[in-house]
Amino acid sequence: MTTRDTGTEQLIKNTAKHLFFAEGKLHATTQEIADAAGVNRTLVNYYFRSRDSLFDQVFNEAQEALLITLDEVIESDMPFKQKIENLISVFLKESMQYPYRELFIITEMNRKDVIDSKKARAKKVNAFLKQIEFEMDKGTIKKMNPRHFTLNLFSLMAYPLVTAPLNKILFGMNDDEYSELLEERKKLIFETIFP
Amino acid sequence: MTTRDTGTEQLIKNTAKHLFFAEGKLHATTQEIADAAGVNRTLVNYYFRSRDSLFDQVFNEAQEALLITLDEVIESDMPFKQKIENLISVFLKESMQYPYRELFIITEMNRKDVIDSKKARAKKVNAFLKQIEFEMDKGTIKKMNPRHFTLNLFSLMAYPLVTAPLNKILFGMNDDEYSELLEERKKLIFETIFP
DNA sequence: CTTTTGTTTAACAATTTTGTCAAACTCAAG
DNA sequence: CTTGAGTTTGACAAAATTGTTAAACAAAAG
Repeated sequence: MTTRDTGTEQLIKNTAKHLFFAEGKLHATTQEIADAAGVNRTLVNYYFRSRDSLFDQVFNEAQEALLITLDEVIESDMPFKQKIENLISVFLKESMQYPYRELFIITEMNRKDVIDSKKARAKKVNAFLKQIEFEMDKGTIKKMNPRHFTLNLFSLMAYPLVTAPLNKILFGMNDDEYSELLEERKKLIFETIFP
Repeated sequence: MTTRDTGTEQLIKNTAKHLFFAEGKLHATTQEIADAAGVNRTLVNYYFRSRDSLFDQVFNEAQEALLITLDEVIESDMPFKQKIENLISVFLKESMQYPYRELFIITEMNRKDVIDSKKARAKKVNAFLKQIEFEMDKGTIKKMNPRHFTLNLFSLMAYPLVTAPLNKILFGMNDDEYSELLEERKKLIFETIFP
């Protein structure tokens, strides 16, 4: 079966990701995905066999993409401050494109009680935590549980993106105004983390 | 039609809220809700007419509950620092019970493009923002766009709760360990906000 | 040009989920 | 104890969603 590669398989998958991660349509049906992709719904079954299978694939790729991004940034051997600056830059850029990706991962995990338990992951994270502790000892950043530092960092980056629709209403801002606000945060987060 | 109040209506609604807000089962079916409540599924239709109607009601009550909580805290005339302390305490407590409530609101908004546009809301929020600016002028907190201050505050509180399942894996922590970590954040957030 | 093979489509079937209804039930009112 | 209104249940119907198949189609291979 030498595939002819019409790009349809990728198109469907990318459209699904766009609906899930960018638009936050977390329960899109196969019909909605097919419509958004401009293809016949049966092609979803032709290329992915079943809806669940497509979801699983998207879920796994989302998880992997997220982890790879984090790994690349975390494991690089830049100086600490620069590393964090890079992390903010990379993560914020990806999150602005796919604000709901983490959310999708979370809700899928809740839906089917997935447990990853990759030991390799914990090891990498621990190395990062160690590095943070080292910087705290040096006095670069305030002393605390390094997990808190990490949580703070990601909270400040991700939450305003996830809650954008609600915040726009509460703050009475339109899309452009809110985008500008988000743009400002890049510098602000860095300054909040490094007082 | 003098209702006999067997508590079933409330039971169904509360169970739905528990599934949505506490367990993050954002696409629970009426059957799943009925099972969790231990009642016949038809009662969902008897009391709420339709699934959509139940969702709408839960959505509206969730939104209202969230806004009322925020209003009560924000509009009280405590001294600023104490008000923030109270906000952290109240919001964190509610969020620990219903970590996915905001998420549910967001995804429902995305699902059906709801626009609230309550002018009254913007007014209250603006008053709060003014108060923050006033404190910045006094030097209590670092000068910045008060919206950033607000976003920071809520980010630090809410995000670690929403992403708990993922964080437990990444940090290699069990439920109890993570709960303890969250408990520590109450003080930590206050200190991060007021350097 | 014809064949072959992979792709796309539409019609259909199966499944899942939701909604309806009449009968059974429960409990307060008479 | 009977009545009656609200409540609960199970059987059934309707709708929505997903999955399957055969035929039409398109493009590369012969």
